[in-house]
Parts: sequence; C-alpha cells; structure tokens
Amino acid sequence: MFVPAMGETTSKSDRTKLFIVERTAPVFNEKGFAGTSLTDLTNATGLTKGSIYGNFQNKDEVALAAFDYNFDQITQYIRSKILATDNAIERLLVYPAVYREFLTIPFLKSGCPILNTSTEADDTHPKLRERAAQALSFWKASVENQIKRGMQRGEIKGDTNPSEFAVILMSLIEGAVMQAKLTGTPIELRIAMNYLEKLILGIKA
Amino acid sequence: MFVPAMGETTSKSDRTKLFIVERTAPVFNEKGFAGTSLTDLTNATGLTKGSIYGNFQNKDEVALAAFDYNFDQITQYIRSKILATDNAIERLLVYPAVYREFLTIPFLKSGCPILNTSTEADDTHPKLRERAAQALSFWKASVENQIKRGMQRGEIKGDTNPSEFAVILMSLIEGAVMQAKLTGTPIELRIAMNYLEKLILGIKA
DNA sequence: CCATCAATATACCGATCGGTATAAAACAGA
DNA sequence: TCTGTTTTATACCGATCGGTATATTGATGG
Repeated sequence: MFVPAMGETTSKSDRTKLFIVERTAPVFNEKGFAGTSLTDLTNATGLTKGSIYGNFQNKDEVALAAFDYNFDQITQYIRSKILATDNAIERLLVYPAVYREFLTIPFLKSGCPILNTSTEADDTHPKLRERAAQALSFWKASVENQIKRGMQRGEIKGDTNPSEFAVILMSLIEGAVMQAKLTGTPIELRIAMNYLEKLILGIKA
Repeated sequence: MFVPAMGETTSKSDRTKLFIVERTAPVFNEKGFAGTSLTDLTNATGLTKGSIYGNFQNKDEVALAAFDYNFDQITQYIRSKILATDNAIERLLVYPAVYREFLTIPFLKSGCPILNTSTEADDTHPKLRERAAQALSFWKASVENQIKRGMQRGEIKGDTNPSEFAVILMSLIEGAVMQAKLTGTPIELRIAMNYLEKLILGIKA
C-alpha cells in the first residue's frame, strides 16, 4: 500500500485503495479469508467488483493489504501509549493495560488479527500465513528490545531472558483473548492481565 | 453421535456416521468450517453427497459432530495420561508434558480444535461457537477440580485460586500453540511449557 | 471546452457452492 | 431365497463463488 511522504500528493487510485482496505479490513478480521466473499467486499465499500478489481489483482491482494492495515492499527495504538511512558517497566505495562480493555476497543472487538489469521491460514493460505508470521516476529522483537534496553538502563533485572519473557507475555495475551472472545466476558482477560502485570513488576530492577 | 453401550450392537448408519466423522474431523480442523466444502467431505470419505446427506441433515451437523470428535480425542488422550498419576501436581504436569509434544501428536498437528474453531466461529457461526465455548468451559472445570482436590488432599497450597490458575494455564497453552503453529518451530512451546511447569511446581504444598 | 486517459459500472463467464429428488443397490428378517 | 426397508449413488437444482471483457463515466491537462 502506497503511503505518501509529507507534502506528496495521493493519486485517485491510492485513495480508493486505502478506502477499500479501511472498509474491508474489519470484515476480513471478523469473517476470515474463506468466509469473506467479493459480495461482502462490495457491500462494505459500496463499490462494484469492477472497481475493486481495478485497484487490486485479486481477493488475495485485498486480504493481504487488509491484514497489514489491521496489524498496523494495533501497532500504532500500542506505540502511541508507549510514547507516553518514561521507563521500560511502564512500557511493558502498556500491553496488559491495552489488552485488558481489548473487548471495548472498536478495531479490536473482532479479535487479534494475528490470532485470527494464523489459525485460519497456517494450513491453508501460505501468503497470509507468512504475513501473520512476520507480524508475530515483529511483535516479539519489539518486546525483546524493550526488555534489553531496560536492562541496559538498569530498569530491569539483569538475569531476565528477553526471548522467554516475550513468549510468555504474548502467550498470556493471545490465550486470554481467545478465551474472552469465546465466553463473551472480560473475566479471563482480567485474570490473565492481572497476572501479567505482576510478572512485569517482578522483573523490575 | 450414538455410541453404543457395552454389548449393544451398532447399526449400519451409526457405523457410517462414525466413519464419516473420523475421516472428516481432521479436514474441518485444518481448513475450518467455511474452508471445507462438501467435495472435501466426499474426497475424505470416498462416499458421495447422497450418502453423507443420508446420515447427516446438513454440513453444519457434520461439522458439529467433527468438533465433538476432535475435542473428545484430546480429552481422552489427556485423561489416559492423568490416570497414570497419583497426585494433583503430577496430574497438572500432564498438560505441559502433552502440549510440549503437541506438534508431533498426529491428531493435534493441525492445531487445537478449541482455538481453531473459536477464532473462526466466534463472530460467524453461533452453533459452532457454542460447542467451542462448552469445550472451553469443560476444560476449565477439569483443571479447577484437579486443583481443588489437590488442595483438599494437602498436595497443593491452600491459598491457590483454582479459577485464576486454570485461566493462566490455558492461556499459556493456547497462546504458545498459536505461536508454534505459526512459526513452525517448537521453541515457543518449549519456553511456555517450561514456564508452566515451574508455575505448577510453585503451588506444591 | 475539448480530447485523452484513468477509473468505475455493467453484464457476463465457467466453476463450484450446499442441497435434494429419485433410482439403484445393499442389507436385514422371515 | 424372497421381501420390505435402509442406505447409497446418480443426476440435477438454483445460488453464489472468484474473476473478466467491455462499455460508460469521471477526472485532467492543454
């Protein structure tokens, strides 16, 4: 997806592409790739098939762009919260703080795009699977880097294992999200995020 | 699905139903409900549509029976391992022991049916969602009961919270399974299950 | 204001979707 | 073995699937 640099202008097709992605991304996240039809895409956008296929090669391309958009939304949201902090522990605490409210955040209501995409695509759609795998890898690296910098600054205990901590943090979040979505209540999310907060406070130097 | 009591005989249709479910359950778990077509079902069974629809009302009924079958397989597998133990801590340790080998267990290779079904069905298929929710609830109650009995027998610390511990155990497992399936390596699974083992040993009385 | 070209809508394609009526075949009890 | 009943296969249904050729519309530079 083309995103113009400052001052640059956007072409009509770039704007339409973005419009299509914005409108269809929630649909793909909710219904999945196989569960989303071209009719769903035309309904969500108000455009016709001709218009959509004039801007994207096929359904795959729309789905891939939609995944990127969904993941980017969460990433930006987390990043904005992290910018307001001033030490590594607070930065890590952003994760349980955000995912605790998960069910009430509009663009997260239909679930974590990594979780949704991975469970559908892991055995069926190599391209989508690869995107999800990259997103997971990106997320893990972010958490690891926050821990490493925290250790360098003496804010986090020196014997903390960044990779292991990241895996446990992500497992708790994704596992709790799944349960909360399935039961419809935030109880599991609250329990798991309370625990994660204690875990994070436990590696404070 | 009819399962005959001891000594009871099975009708032809009962045997065929079971055959259809056995063959199609892995397909549903791998491709999901929307991603599995009737052609997939006839290919997996070698039967025709007429035969399948002679034994099930529609695709929904096959999918529901397939989910029950998949969940039952794991439940039975876990139960058999638990029967070989003689205290609550060992029983809880069965979970990390089993899911550590997750990627190598044939009927688990295509993923946890609760995880797969929930992420697809939570916003799209009420009946399947309800089955997954019941399975999750059943699993949670099992873990809670093991902890409660362990506390009664003095094998587990008295201040352990069964509900919270169950949620954390399940979150770690499901979150790690998702990551391992997506990356294709057992590394995340090993990290999370090592941690879960320490957690379990930590509530030993 | 006009000509040009990009962008969108219309109408259609073959294939496949889930599902069914009916005929053939396999089974079961006598 | 004959008969009545299940069970399975065949052939077909309308609807929808993803995708496309072409006509129409809209924007743009001269």
